[in-house]
Amino acid sequence: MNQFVKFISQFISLSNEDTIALENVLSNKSYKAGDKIVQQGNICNSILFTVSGKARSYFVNHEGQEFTWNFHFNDADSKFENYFLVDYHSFLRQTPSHLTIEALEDIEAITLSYTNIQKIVSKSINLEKVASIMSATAYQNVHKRAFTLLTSNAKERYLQLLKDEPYLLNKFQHYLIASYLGVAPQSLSRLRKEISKP
Amino acid sequence: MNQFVKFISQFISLSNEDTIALENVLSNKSYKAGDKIVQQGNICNSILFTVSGKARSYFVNHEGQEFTWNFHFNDADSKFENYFLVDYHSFLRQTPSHLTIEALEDIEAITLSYTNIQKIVSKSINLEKVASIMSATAYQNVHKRAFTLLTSNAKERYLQLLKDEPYLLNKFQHYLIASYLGVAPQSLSRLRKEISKP
DNA sequence: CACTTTCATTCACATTTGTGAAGAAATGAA
DNA sequence: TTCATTTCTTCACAAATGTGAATGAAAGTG
Repeated sequence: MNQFVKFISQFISLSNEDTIALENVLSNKSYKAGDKIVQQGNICNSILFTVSGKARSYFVNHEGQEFTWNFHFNDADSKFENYFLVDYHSFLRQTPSHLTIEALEDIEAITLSYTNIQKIVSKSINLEKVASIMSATAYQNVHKRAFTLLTSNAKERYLQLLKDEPYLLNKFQHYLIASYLGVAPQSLSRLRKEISKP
Repeated sequence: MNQFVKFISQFISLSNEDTIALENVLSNKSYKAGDKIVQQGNICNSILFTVSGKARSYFVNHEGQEFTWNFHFNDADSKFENYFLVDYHSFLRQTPSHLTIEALEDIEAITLSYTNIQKIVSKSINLEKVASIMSATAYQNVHKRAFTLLTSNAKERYLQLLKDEPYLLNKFQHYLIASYLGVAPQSLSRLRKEISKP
């Protein structure tokens, strides 16, 4: 069974017709390490479900600095949002993306385009829940992110990462983690030292 | 005409039936300055549209510190989100609120309950757009908030506020603005001094 | 009006975080 | 393996931000 369909069926019950309708609009896509899967400024017109490989999403400010928004991969540790290669904001509103998503390794993915999701949503009421779950999740995550950034300092943010998603430290380079936390790599290093031996 | 209906009809075209259906489920509610309109930990079960008065939403961390999430008021300067007294996250998912919303002045508001919105949404497809616009807007705002906090320092955040919503400085006390920006009141004061005479 | 309370500002100093440079460690390529 | 490249850590110092106390301005109250 298609991995994406399997994933979705954890959250909503799909009839046979739904499953078939869904599978019919899905296709496979692969990217090479270094490829830009989504480009800042372009409209993100499909949702990609990661099957294998790692990616990261980030934005670049006017000075050219990169800020990691999230990490993308598919394994036992993955959270909902980690599976998807998409700028929700851009996808849902069909506006230019703020994010760039870059393959850190070769990527295998399953793709569902904006036009295709429209088709199946209009046919099958059940599938509306997919979009609803995804946007609710996206909202929840971004809310938590804003909350954390507003209320916590660098050390607290790192401790929260250690608690909530410690596996990221093994999967991704520390300078990417640092930019995810909103600190300089050297500062992250200092925090790690400080915390390891109190 | 009901102010809330008027507001909504800027965004979606309401048939006469829709308008009547909507007006039937709306009611007026007032609060005294200091009242808690939404309480952190409680489920937020209605959307309130501000007619007059000012409020702010904030969360309190484990140490009792307050962080201002947003400001709420209705006048020429108001942005979409400023009109509404609601924790979207709590409202949409019917989960405990992260926010407390407190009346800073006496408040007149129009209320639309969760159960009532369900009723009219099922009757009138058109009104589905209300929820969709509101949640998309909420998402957009929280996204921008997270983005700004991740990528900008205190000075840049203050300059952005000066650019995007300078009227807040006249409407709300500076220590509240400071907590909205995520800085100490003294630091905001220092930034203001620094920026006023370069 | 005088009195009290709240808020904004300022200052000195502490703490946190950033920065550039250097070297150590890890990784990848031949 | 060896060599080159990348990443991580460490350090010294700089810049940004927090903190507590003091002051004065503004607003509210009688």
